Amino acid sequence: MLMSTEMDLSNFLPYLLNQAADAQGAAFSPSYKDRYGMLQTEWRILYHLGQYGDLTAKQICDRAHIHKTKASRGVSALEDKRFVVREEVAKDRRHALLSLTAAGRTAYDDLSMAAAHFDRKLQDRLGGDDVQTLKRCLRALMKNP
Amino acid sequence: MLMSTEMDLSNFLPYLLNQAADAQGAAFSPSYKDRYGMLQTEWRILYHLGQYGDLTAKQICDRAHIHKTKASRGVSALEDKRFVVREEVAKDRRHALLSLTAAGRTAYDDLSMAAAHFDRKLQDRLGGDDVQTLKRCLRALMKNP
DNA sequence: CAATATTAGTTGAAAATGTAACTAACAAGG
DNA sequence: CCTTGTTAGTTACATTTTCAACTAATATTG
Repeated sequence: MLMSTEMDLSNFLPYLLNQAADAQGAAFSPSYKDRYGMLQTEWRILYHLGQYGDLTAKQICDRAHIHKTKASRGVSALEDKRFVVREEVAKDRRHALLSLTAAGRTAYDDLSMAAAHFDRKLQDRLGGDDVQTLKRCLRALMKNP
Repeated sequence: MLMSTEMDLSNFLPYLLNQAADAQGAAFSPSYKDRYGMLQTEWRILYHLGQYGDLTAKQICDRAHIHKTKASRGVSALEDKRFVVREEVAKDRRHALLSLTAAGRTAYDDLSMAAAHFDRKLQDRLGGDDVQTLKRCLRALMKNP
């Protein structure tokens, strides 16, 4: 039945990537969802601010590959939660520099710790060598040809 | 700035998986989207029917890890496109066996070929050994602990 | 410096997804 | 049989995402 030109879907990389990403994403999401009511985009924005310091929405979009509308709504949600404040840049008033509040910093510390812990468990499960290779491949696949 | 308990997001596996899956998914999606107006779920259902023969919606859900509401809507969409027909099973009228029409088969042949081609290019890009390891890891990560 | 183009970010409507409640068919225990 | 439970699948509704159009600020160009 299987012709040579066909392929097993369970071997199709986009499919495997998607399934693995879904499974692991679902496994981690309770950390930010249950405890802080955040969506993935919000967690990602929080993370970028916590790790790289104050950024504009545009910078976050570029770094995290988040679309500007998603980012805009994510930032608003984080403001509503009092995790982020925005400050206009005098030099160019189109931008607004985003920074974490004390509460935002606390949430960031907590979640980045949880993330590190989650990642460590995964490393243990897969083994160090494989994880090295895996991450190298994933990084290559992130940037499309 | 970076404390030992923190971690670089660009090293966080769920993040890497997500980005890689998004990038590769976006790279392949035009194949089914532009030419057949299908969504990812529809393509996945079509694929399962083409590859494994007639199945019920439930069987597809289980194999492809698609939620039943998503599958229900995907099947309806494929029926509207005249790619799939459903036939009641006399023995148990809760199930309906789904099968491809001739047009559905044609689309399947076309797309599975495109998928094979896409995958081959990725393999070339990453190298055979890495792809072996990558797929093994992804399969392990699909099934959550 | 006026006209036009870009850029950052927002907003509204449409599409898609997720959740929960529902129907219809079958199964099992009494 | 007849309640109760389970299963396959659908539908309604809320949430989220996407797309396109928009505003406001700056940059560019003639």
